[in-house]
Amino acid sequence: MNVLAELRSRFRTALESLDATAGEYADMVLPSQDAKFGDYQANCAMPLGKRLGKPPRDIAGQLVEQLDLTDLCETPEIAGPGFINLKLKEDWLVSQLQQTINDHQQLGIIPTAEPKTFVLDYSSPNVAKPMHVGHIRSTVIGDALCRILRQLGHRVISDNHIGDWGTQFGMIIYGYKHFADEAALNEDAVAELSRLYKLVNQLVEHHETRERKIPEIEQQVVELVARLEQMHDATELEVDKERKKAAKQLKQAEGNLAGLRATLDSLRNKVAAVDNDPKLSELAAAHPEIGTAVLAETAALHAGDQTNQSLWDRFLPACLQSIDEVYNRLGVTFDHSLGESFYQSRLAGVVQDLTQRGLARESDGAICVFLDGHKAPFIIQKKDGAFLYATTDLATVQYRLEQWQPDTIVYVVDHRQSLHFEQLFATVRLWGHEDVKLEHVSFGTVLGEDGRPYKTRSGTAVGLSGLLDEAVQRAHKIVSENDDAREKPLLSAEERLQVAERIGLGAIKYADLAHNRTSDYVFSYDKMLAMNGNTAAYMQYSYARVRSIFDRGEIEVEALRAGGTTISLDEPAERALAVALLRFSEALERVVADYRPNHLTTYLFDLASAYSSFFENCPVLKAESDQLRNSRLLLCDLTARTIVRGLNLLGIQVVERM
RNA sequence: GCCCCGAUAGCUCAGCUGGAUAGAGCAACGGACUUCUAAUCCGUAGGUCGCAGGUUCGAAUCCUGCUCGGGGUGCCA
Repeated sequence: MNVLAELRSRFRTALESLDATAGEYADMVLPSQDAKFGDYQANCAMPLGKRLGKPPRDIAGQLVEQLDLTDLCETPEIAGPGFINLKLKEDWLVSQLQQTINDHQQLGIIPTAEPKTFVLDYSSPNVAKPMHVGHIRSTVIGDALCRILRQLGHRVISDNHIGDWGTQFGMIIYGYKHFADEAALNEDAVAELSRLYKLVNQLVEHHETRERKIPEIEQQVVELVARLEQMHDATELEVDKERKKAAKQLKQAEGNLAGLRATLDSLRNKVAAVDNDPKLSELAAAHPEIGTAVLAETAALHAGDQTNQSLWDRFLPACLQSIDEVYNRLGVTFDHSLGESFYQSRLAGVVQDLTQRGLARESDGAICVFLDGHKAPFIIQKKDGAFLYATTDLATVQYRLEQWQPDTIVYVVDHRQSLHFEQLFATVRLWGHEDVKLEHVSFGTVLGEDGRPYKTRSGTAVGLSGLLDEAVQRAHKIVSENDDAREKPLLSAEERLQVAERIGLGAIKYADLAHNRTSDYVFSYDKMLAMNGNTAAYMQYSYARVRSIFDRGEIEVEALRAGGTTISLDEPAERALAVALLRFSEALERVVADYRPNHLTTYLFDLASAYSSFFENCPVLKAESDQLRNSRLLLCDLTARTIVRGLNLLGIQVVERM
């Protein structure tokens, strides 16, 4: 049962009987901020009173008279300026829980009244380079959204838009042609390809930095220094305001200058690192045009060059397999993995169609879509004829519309690409696709404990598998130490390994999901593996503690569920737990409303807290009577099942003992 | 320059379309283990919600300006 939805629906009826257009205020029924105000509160009397020109408390009174809540709630109370406080009836709570006990499929979750079709685009790694920390958020958030939408009864098509056709592959091809070690390639193709990619990328960067970036910044420094000279003169200004402004600009310019010089230093160090390495500097000298050569290899691939195509055919399976290994470990699956290459044949048609419709035109040799409110155009074909990810994304939208007729396409991609998606969406609209909803579900950067993007000491991105290994290893240490500290250890060596895997992976996923996706978050093993606070480990521990009661008491769960015991909620901790259990649906709806899985983690944490309180205050196996014992066991059972279901919807597994 | 996002307790973060005295966890302090997993629980302390105005019955939340930080910004993805 979605309690909130039910209450809103009852309020809607009452509101409309007061004023035909007042139904919208039903959304102002909310969970109470403070338990002392009851379980839910309605704040609609204030704005409605204002609109009708009547005292809000009178409106509240009329509303309460109109409301039909007798089955659900105690008599509503009017407080303050016109808040209506609602407290759920105990017998209603009991009846709802009672229904949930044998509802294995839905566990009380109400399927949506209006199922929609979603295409979910997430993860989207590049085949050439190993997955790194940056991919984790898209993968984990996307997977959770996929599971939750499905649980609510929506049709979801998950599609991994793999980057298998871009410049990175040109790098691999170039690397293969010039630097390949055939023996290594046969031994471990992915490792060798990754080495080639890194090498070529480094050389390209090297030339790019030396020949373009550094001179550019040097030029900027010169200009800025010149401007600073003039600004010093400006401090003689008479007028206070202007002098203040000039001082501020001076300060900013000085800051900019320092920043530029720091950038310059780091770039020069990078160049020097290659120059000082005899092997690398030799390679760099031998491949002065590597940047354009790589683009040429990419262009040749796109143009159907036989050699490059066959290299692509040869290398791709191994790349995909290594990606799949990560997904298998994470338990993430996709309905489709239609990479960029899949859309190759449609790209020319997309450009042609947009051009013919007069939506795109040539500018400086490139084909561009110019959009209102955007200074920069959306470039769909480069002057050298190559297509871009803008083109592929347009073709992808077209294909998805044809193939699946979705109501919504969701892109789980980091926030740095928001401009791209703004332009993409605007272009899709111009193209005539008005009906489909397009959502960029963006998320922030994963930071290190120093507050800067999470990188290795050498400055490269942290590899994803290493990250998972580290978390699992730390989890194993914690699990072992804890178990060893017991009088009689619970876990076999094998069990410890399995538990560590689930706790470690769960920690990473949960930490990611528990943060509001739009903000950056600081990656910390210690925090994510903590037993206190809003972590996977705490949730898993809560679950294991519930299960231990069933073990200890040798309880047959099926018999218990079929036993027909009436749940009683006399203790405040029991009642609080019951209310928490019934809010599961509500939490899932909130997740879906704005694609924020952290609403579910918050819910689960609140549920686990309510359970802890209950566990502390209400003896279960030693309850005063069999009736009470069974009632509490049922509450335990429902808690355990809700935690499992909730964690599973986040892609996290539980353990029976830890 | 322009555009987007952010700033909440010492630290890491919540805060649902404006609601009652702004909440967690960590760290600090004080309690609770002959007890169903103490990897826990309970309590205390800690905040001019970046700054200044405005909108209104009511603002962390909406509007304007400012400060600071991050990101993006014509042929990478």
